[in-house]
Amino acid sequence: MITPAQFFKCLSDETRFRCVTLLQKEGKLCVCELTAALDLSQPKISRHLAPLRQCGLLLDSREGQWVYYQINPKLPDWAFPILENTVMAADKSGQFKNDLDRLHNVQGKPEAVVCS
Amino acid sequence: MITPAQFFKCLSDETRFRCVTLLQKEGKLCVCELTAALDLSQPKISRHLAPLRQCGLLLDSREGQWVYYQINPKLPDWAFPILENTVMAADKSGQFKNDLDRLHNVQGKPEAVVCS
DNA sequence: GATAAATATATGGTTATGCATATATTTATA
DNA sequence: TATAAATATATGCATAACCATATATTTATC
Repeated sequence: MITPAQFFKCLSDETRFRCVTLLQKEGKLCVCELTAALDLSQPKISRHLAPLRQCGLLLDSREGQWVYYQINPKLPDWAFPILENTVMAADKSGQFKNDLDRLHNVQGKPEAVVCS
Repeated sequence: MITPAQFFKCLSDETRFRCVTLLQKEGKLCVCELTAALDLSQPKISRHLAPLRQCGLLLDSREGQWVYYQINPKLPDWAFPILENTVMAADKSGQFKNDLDRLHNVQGKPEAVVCS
């Protein structure tokens, strides 16, 4: 079971913070969507997703050639209100806008030319 | 102004997490009270308080030979609900009990034999 | 074979920690 | 009141562990 300090460590890196808040807001995204939204290299995104998955903060599920990530719905109870406040924090601090814009511009889902 | 990721980094270390949650719960504590409550070395506590002070998460104020720390009341708005949820997280995850016990056992404030 | 994702490896940078020491303040004593 | 001792806190330095990142490569799926 994840401890609060471990949980906060997940959010303590800019890249991981952006991934988690985007996932909290959007529900389910594949790696290539995250890569496009954050405008970062694929290995970098993958690297950061791995520990989030390993500590149980995120779940992954493969659909064909895509691997989707989402917030683990079985997190401890205390985690969810923090995640909700975190999304608000990201909104208020203006950290979301660009990521969401990039995400929605390439929208049409992976089927569109998101990941090339 | 502190960013969300910086803020979470402050809470990502066990020692800092315990300091911050204790301060959020108790209001104002001097270094020797924190040292007694967490049962850790004084330099270790001081070392962790320093970055919390420098990034503006904590305020310090000297009173005689004691230096008191408290949560900075001028944090950005988004920070406070997170701190409140954080205290609840600490409660639910059972991380508080021992620290509070030790704190209150030596209570009587620094004037008592807290720091020898 | 092309695309999506993960991993191996190397590297530079940060972080935590212990121990010793410095500084500030208070208390005790002559 | 000057001096010495004790207490509270902060910091310099050394070391070890960890972390973020880049590039190259591998694995999986279609």
